[in-house]
Amino acid sequence: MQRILVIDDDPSVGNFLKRGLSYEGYAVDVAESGEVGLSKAREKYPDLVILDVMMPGIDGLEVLKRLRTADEKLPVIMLTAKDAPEDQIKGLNTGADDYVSKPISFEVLLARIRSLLRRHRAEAPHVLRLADLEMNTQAFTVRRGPREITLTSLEFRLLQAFMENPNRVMNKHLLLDRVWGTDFFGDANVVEVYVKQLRQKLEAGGEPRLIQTIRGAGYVLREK
Amino acid sequence: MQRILVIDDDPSVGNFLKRGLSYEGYAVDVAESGEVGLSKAREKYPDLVILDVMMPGIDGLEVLKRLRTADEKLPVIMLTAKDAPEDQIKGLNTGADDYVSKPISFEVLLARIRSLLRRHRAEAPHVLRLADLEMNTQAFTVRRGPREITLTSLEFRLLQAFMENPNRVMNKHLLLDRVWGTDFFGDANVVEVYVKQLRQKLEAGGEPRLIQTIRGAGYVLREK
DNA sequence: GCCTTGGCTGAGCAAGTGCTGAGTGGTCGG
DNA sequence: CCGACCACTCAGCACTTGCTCAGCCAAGGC
Repeated sequence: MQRILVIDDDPSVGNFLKRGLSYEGYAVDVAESGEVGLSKAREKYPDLVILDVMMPGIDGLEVLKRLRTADEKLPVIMLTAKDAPEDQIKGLNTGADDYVSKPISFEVLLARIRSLLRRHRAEAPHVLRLADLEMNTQAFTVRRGPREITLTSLEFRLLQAFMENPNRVMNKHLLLDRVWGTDFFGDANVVEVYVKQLRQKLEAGGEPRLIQTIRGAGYVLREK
Repeated sequence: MQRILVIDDDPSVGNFLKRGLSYEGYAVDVAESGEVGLSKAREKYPDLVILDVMMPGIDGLEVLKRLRTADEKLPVIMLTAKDAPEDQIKGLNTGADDYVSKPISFEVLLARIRSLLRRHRAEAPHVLRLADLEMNTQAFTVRRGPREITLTSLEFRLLQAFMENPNRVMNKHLLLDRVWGTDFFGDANVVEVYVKQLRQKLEAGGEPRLIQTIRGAGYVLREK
């Protein structure tokens, strides 16, 4: 599931977008200020950000600049006031990927979102590797050394989350969020169960463990 | 400036990529055979290699294998002929990070290059170091010289507090606050207990003490 | 050299955390 | 309609971890 972060100080815009985009199958987080937006971006790893230019506190352009220092390719759509061509130009120069002017046409916004996400996906490499483990996210194949491994789609997504963040501890709630989506309200025990299954499959040939448990912190994908 | 090495026996491909990538701000070297490619890789330390699969002499797969023995993390993009899925699969098994099939779409190639370079940079871990002690706060690993050390998450946080404030005396209450949090109401003796455990693990190989006691004041992390 | 005080240590306990096997309900293809 | 498979739940177990405590040791003042 793709994750979108909406940063807008106007709650009605936030709610409107959250409802509409959730309906379209995206996981949506809303932040009502630049500060909160930046911290949510750091926690949630959104695939795309929708950002209002005009906000009290840190304004949209500043937020954009800071988002970009963290991840220069993160797709960002700016929301601009109706008659503000200056803002638009400034925003684009600062590095926004696209802009949509208020009042928002949901259809237009949705089209821009799809196009940006498609472009961004095309840039992502198809092949993720760590040690002798290799996964091809296009062909949906996984192999450990010479051994082909078949995973269910959930196992695959879980492994992908790990492979996209090698050497980085991920706690269970982050994984729940990334793999199961925000609308999952069950126990974090599912993560344990699936990690167990993944390990079983990844180590079926007697290979060393790649998904390590860090008690009290989460799991890491790393050698040894 | 990032350096890219193109290895392709077809001069027109080489020139095309050299012009295009130079324009994008990369430093580009071109080699027209596997042999030359390998020696240029040794001289120039490229940040990324673009490698044709089909070449006379040493072929792309062999070049890839040798590149990887020198630097297993070096990002490599393979160029494959249009209808050669077998080559692709073989190439990926040998350890290419991604592949782009000919005829080359420059936009796609550029996108993949950026993405791989970003990933490569992102993998550079967040590391704290003092003397021969090294901790990676993302991967949750600690090493003293060549020796791997396993810490519990509390021990880890305590060491992190020290590593973030080297050469600074920290009293027990400050440590309690930083590591245990403000909602801890027990005895400051816990700090002593944990410092003891940390020392035990950090000095298990006979290394000199790094966490020093300052009677009446607290502890410092420093050499000697 | 003795006493006080602060720090060190080993043992022990209770709660928490993660692992696991079994089981349930739902979905999909044959 | 049945069987296979998948996502998920649950409860019990094993082990780790965080913490306490009591006694001991060492440093520094007198």
